[in-house]
Amino acid sequence: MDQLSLSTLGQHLQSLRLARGWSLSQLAHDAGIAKSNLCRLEQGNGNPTLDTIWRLAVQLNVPFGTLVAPITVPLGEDGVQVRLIDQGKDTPQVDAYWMRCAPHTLRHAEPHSPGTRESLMLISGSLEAGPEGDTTQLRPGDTVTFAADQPHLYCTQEAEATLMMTITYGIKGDTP
Amino acid sequence: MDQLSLSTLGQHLQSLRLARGWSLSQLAHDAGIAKSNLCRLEQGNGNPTLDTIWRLAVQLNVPFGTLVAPITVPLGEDGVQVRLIDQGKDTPQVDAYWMRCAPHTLRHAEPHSPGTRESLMLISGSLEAGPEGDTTQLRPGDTVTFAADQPHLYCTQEAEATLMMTITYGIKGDTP
DNA sequence: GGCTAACGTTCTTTATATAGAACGTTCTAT
DNA sequence: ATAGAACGTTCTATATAAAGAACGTTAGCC
Repeated sequence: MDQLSLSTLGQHLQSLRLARGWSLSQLAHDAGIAKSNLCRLEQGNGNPTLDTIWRLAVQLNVPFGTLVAPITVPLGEDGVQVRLIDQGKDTPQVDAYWMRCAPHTLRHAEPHSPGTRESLMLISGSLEAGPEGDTTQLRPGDTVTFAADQPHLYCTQEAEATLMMTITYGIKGDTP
Repeated sequence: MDQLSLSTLGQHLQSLRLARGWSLSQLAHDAGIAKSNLCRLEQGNGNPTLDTIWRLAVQLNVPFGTLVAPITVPLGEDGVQVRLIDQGKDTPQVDAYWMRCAPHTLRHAEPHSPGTRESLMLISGSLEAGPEGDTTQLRPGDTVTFAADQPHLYCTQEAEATLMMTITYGIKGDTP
């Protein structure tokens, strides 16, 4: 998900419009944009303004990203996708992540600084995770917390896994 | 979701950038756009091009619509903000939320369907939460899981609280 | 045939989003 | 104290997105 493809936007726009049996002129009028503008967009040229995309999305009644989003979900090379949700401002420092592991993934993670702990909440799929040699099998809704200052791993089987994770960093000089 | 609000985009951009500890110049450079452009956007003026939004979304590593959609929904004006992060597709159904409670908030929640459970992970601040009469005091990094098919509450004192939450809905006919 | 209406396209003009330079400010270091 | 670097902001010039008019095409209809 690096490069923006203009043509896919055009294809999406056109297919959504035709699926509703609307003419180009009609949609342009209802959305409040010039039909020359919409024409250009459907042809794959053009770099619409947020306002334009918004009007079209509202008129077509599709969630915003649908017009642009590529069909396939991009994953990292190792089959793991991580997204930072939030960061705490207190001590201890807490980072909150959303994470997805592709099927048949085995990811080894290096130890974090002493005293660091991780907590997982499985949203969907199935996941085995924890310190090496002491892993836990998780099903949707399950949670687990373990010490992350030692080698640990995340492992999926047939199903992909989606989860939320918090990392609580150990305080310097506060190592048990 | 009718009117496009430019200022919310600016606020989202800025909060996402600050959450990562990045400077405006840095983000603009990494995203490949002029910092004057980003400055104007964060100020709430401006109607960015799809290309610009795309570059920012990629750099901030957030799904496309996140920058624009008013994902932060005030639940009443009781000082509680809730944001849907993800939804599971398995059984049991799991919803993942990000949540923020203002200082001096006492929120009573109605029971969910039988067998429903909630798990909380505190990111920052301090929070007391759980079934009424059996609450737990949480500090950053702490987690707690409790039955949510009974009245429960979330309560802050001097500090505001930021947390992640999963709700695991009870399966019909699977009530203990 | 000729007339009308709607379609999608391609012009021209205008508004404005973007890039880059210049600015004042706040640090740090010498 | 002075130089330097980085920050966020505000200029100016240019590229271009958007609007509206004009176009060729097709289809129906008297």
